Amino acid sequence: MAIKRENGRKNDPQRTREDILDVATEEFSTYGLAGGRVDAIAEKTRTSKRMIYYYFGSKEDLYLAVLERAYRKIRTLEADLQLSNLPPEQALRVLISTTFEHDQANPDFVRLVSIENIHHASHMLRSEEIRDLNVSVIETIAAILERGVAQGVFTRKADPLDIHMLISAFCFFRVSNRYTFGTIFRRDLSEPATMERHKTMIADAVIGYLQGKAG
Amino acid sequence: MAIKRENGRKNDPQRTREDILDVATEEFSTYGLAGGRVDAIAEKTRTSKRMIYYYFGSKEDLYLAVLERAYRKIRTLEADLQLSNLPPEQALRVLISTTFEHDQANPDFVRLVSIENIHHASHMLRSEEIRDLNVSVIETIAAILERGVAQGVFTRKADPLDIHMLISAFCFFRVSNRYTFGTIFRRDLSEPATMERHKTMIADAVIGYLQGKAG
DNA sequence: GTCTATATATAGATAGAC
DNA sequence: GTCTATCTATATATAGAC
Repeated sequence: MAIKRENGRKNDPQRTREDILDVATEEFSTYGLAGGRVDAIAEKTRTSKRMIYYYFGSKEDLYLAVLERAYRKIRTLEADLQLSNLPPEQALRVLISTTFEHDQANPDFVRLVSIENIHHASHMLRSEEIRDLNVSVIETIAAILERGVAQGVFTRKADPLDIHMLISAFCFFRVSNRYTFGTIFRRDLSEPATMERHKTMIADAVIGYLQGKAG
Repeated sequence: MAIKRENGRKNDPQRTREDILDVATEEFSTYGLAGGRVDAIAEKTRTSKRMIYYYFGSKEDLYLAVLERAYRKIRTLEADLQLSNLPPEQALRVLISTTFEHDQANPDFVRLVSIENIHHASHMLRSEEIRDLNVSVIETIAAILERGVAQGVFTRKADPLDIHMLISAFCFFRVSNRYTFGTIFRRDLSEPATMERHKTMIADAVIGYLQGKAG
């Protein structure tokens, strides 16, 4: 008895899901998990609150879906880099540049990770998908460091994970803490000149460290 | 008509306030501002919920009081350092060491700052006390860098605020992001050996940067 | 799959006695 | 200054028709 609509704009579950995730990403990223409101998400969606529970079951599961999608995006980004053909120092500079620009361009992602840390990464822990992630970056860095040491351009044998941390910390902090930092020091960290200076600084610091005397 | 108690454990407003702030610090630091519960704070306090509102007016104002007290603590710490008599490189290493150990020892503070960033630093903005803070660190770093350049041990003329950021970012990130980092890479960042390695690394990286070729 | 209306719980804030 | 009891708003989650 049900009449099926034949036009192109018929029910599109996949699109509805994506729409909800888009809105939820902004809501949670802005107000946090506890501070985010399902009602607010529903209002900004082209669908209803009922559908949110229909698709995602609960607020927490919706949040997890948001987090998973955010992480999925970076994996694709990093996998696309072709660094093995470049000289070690240049390869590292490209990788640092990419991380820097990614965090700068994706404050939502940075905020979601901050929020997840407030919650002791308990949701991430439930997600196999996220846990398996990011490991490839370490392998990429490890390969670059090995080549660099072999060629003699890097004199220090460093732990790839430590180097990843040194890079991530700076790129992430600039975005995650820009509000308190900006308030205390009255400086806008997103100004082009400041950004360029910072990007060069972290690259120089990392390269400089690897070219220092071996510990 | 009221009978005044004469024993030592009579009403002690100052102590009650501090008690509330202690408990509230842990609650907000653990669950965030939106996630923290006034009821939960009241239960863990030796006083009642009514008193929390009597002293602090609202949940948000209590949170601000917590934040202000947390920031007040560091100021004292940094002011106590006597760095002007040390050689520039050593002075910087002491400062970095101090920052590193402070963040490591005060995860509550780190979490409160993260939370405040989630809220766009809006509470901090209302507090003159906090806004005037931390500026002394920049002066300290500026003096060290000037001496270093004058003596020729630092070849690069760097912005003191940039250097502060390079140091803070690493020390802060290690603590703020330890849960997501630990989950993804299965490493405990608080192990003594790891801590020592990281502390040396960030110092070497900063010093190395300052001794690099001038931009 | 989608809607409106509603149940149910909970949390921030307050009343008012002592 | 301190207590117990309570008001009121709001938020997550669900019912049930279509």
